[in-house]
Amino acid sequence: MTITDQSLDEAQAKKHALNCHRMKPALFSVLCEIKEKTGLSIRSSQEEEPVDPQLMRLDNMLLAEGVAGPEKGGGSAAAAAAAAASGGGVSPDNSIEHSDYRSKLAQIRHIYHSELEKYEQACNEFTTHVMNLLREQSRTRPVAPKEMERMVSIIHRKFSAIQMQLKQSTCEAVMILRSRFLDARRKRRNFSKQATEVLNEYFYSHLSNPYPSEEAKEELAKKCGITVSQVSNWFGNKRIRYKKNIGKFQEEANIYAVKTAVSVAQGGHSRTSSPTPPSSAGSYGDNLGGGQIYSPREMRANGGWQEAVTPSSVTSPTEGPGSVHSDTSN
DNA sequence: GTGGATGATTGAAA
DNA sequence: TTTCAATCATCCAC
Repeated sequence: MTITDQSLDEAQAKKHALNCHRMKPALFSVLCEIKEKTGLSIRSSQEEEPVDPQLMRLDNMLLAEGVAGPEKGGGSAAAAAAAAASGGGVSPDNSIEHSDYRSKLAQIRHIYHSELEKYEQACNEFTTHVMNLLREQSRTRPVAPKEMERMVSIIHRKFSAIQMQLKQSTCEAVMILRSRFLDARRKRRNFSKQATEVLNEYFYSHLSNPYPSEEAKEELAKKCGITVSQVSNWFGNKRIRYKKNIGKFQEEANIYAVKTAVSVAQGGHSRTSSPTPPSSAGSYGDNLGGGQIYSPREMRANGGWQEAVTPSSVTSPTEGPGSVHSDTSN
């Protein structure tokens, strides 16, 4: 069946005839009465609903993340918290990652607000449209104001369900971004060549007691542009790996021994010196004094440094350059 | 893609 | 708390 101009004209004519019918007012009032009675039952079942706790959670999270609500100077509480959580780590590209995080968050924020605006606009347009329709219909059938209100609230509910989905996906996006950002911060970065050199110089010049004091660690950290705990980690790793595979490190030890010896001979101070000399017999440059090439026999056979008070007197018949243990880590 | 190197983390021991 | 030892996760040269 097709709608033609003629059929539309006919329908309009019939509508007009009905509106002008002498029985129309009476019929209309009867319909109003019935409507009022049924409307009551509908209204009673459409009591005001409490605020959805899930929606509240989403709203709170979006606010906390800085997506909803006023912009906090280009940053978010989460970003600030994440930056604080880095524990003062002196990752040189931390700030880059941080600004990257903020720009991504700003993107999410922008998308969220533009979508939200679009939904609100669409909701208003649709509500106006429905209201106009109902007003139009009210000329031919009874449409109580309450019914109009109910229709508006239905529309709003539908749109807020859509908004909730938007909020949900925005929250997901923020969570993904956050986890990526945190992962990125945890990414391992090799220390700079210069930093490794400084640490190695200290390590090999204090081979009989490679345990830098707190002050020495701070000094090394400052020189290398890393944190004290990174220095501790480095020395921890170095000690254990050196001990496990002395042979492998001998060449490196010799290189640093020569380096240090040369700088000593030149009377220079290029070597990373400890601000506080080591407490044990292994004093500053202890094994390198006369440009002597390092001998790995300074370590105890048991692999411990703690007891190696007089390195040169301690020899190991079992451990030495030839004794190779592999780092089981790999 | 692979394997070694290396920084970080974790749990136990001192 | 610090260190050791094992392990994880990532980087990087090949």
